Amino acid sequence: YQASCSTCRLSSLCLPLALEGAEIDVLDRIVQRSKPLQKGQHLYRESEHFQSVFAVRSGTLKAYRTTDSGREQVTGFYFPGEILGMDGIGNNRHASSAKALETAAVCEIPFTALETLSAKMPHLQRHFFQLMSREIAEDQQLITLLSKSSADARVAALLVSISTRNARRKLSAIRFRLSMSRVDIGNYLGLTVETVSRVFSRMQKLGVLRVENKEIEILDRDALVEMADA
Amino acid sequence: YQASCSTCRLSSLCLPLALEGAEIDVLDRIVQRSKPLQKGQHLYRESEHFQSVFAVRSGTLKAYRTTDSGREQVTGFYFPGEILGMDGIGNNRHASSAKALETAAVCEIPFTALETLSAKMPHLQRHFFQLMSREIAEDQQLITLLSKSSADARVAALLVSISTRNARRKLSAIRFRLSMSRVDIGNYLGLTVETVSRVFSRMQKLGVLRVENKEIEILDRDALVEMADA
DNA sequence: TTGCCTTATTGACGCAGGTCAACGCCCGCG
DNA sequence: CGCGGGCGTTGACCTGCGTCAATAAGGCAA
Repeated sequence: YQASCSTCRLSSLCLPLALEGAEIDVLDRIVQRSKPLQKGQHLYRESEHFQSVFAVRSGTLKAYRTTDSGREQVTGFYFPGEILGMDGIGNNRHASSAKALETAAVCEIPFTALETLSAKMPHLQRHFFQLMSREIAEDQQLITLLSKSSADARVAALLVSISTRNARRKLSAIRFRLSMSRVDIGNYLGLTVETVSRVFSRMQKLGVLRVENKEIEILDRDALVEMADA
Repeated sequence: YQASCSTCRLSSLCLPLALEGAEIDVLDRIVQRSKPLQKGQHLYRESEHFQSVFAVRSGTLKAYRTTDSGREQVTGFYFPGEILGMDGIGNNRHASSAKALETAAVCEIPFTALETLSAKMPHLQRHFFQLMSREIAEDQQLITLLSKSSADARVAALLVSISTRNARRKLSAIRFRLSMSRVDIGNYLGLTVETVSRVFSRMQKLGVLRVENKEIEILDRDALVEMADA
């Protein structure tokens, strides 16, 4: 496993971002690095007792909730350096389930310890407030997308988002492998699998993308950004 | 205006919820009570410098963002006792605009002061984390709604939500006045005005609602809850 | 490798809700 | 108190995406 936050190459994206040397070591002491999750394995389940938030170390996870009528709704995808589980703080119960889309490693951050530390370390408190706020802002972005945009715009927006997040991690912004299935993509975007598939085909025909199964190559990022807005 | 948090009849819903006597007084000292907003007036605008979060004292506000293509998207309605503006913490800029739907009074809570206080008062820190977390969970609820539900389900869900929030404030859960226009409702729910209007008519015909302009009477709450899910 | 099962693609068709248009009704202003 | 302009309702028509169905293409097990 990863030995510590200070040697983690994701530290510039993750919780330690706002901290300096000595502070990182203190944070480090409360972080638990557990064994990797296998594809399909759950990190936590909706309505379970909430205890910790998690940072993704490697792999991808999806968060989803189940409606009263039993439908599943994917609420987000989480990549290395991103934090998930914050929706459980509100009433000490996870508001969603989290499942690994491929083999994934996470750091567990016990929340009460994080609270205690936050009270002592203003930078940490500030940073965690910011992380939560950004999650709100991103959800609002998704709400805007789901509310009116066309199927093309939704898919384009997701691809741009993944591309941007890859760039943050110094990975290619134009060539990547989708870790989620078409079903998950459709579910997340409020579309059927068939529509997602058709959009991919159409974009390929237009020369905006090259799609080969889960491998995506963005040929015209500007066009994609353009489509994402409309 | 309202003299203090400790005499405010909304204190059991609002920020002071988690605090006890002496602590409330400390909080009270940083809260600013400004003059009421007129209908249509902005509390803050998207991309303005973020400084404070706000608690609604009376009236209703809507939050909305403007897409790159200039479309407006309503992201939430805020009733007395509720907190808005938390989406601005993430990068010190408001991520949405807030506008009064009718004459409204708000309490301003300067965020840096709130942070300082939070570090000293664990209950306050905890409570604010919870408030933000709940906002995330609610946004996810809306995402789920927008992703797949029928027009009927969306409208039903909004009415149930308003009804529930009214009950929290000891107001009638079955009879109330909609402070927002049909346009705002449609925009929030990702529907056109026409569709919203048709849904109201249909529900009235079914005997679930009585609609008279902005006045709503819920005749069959169970049916409404049922519709909201499907 | 072979075979099976899950995932993805493509086509034909239908429908919920969007669009366009006409009209009625509040409500605020002079 | 009457008039005008937004707001809401209703109807007729249209369209983008969902649905259903058939086929292809991966990928994992043995």
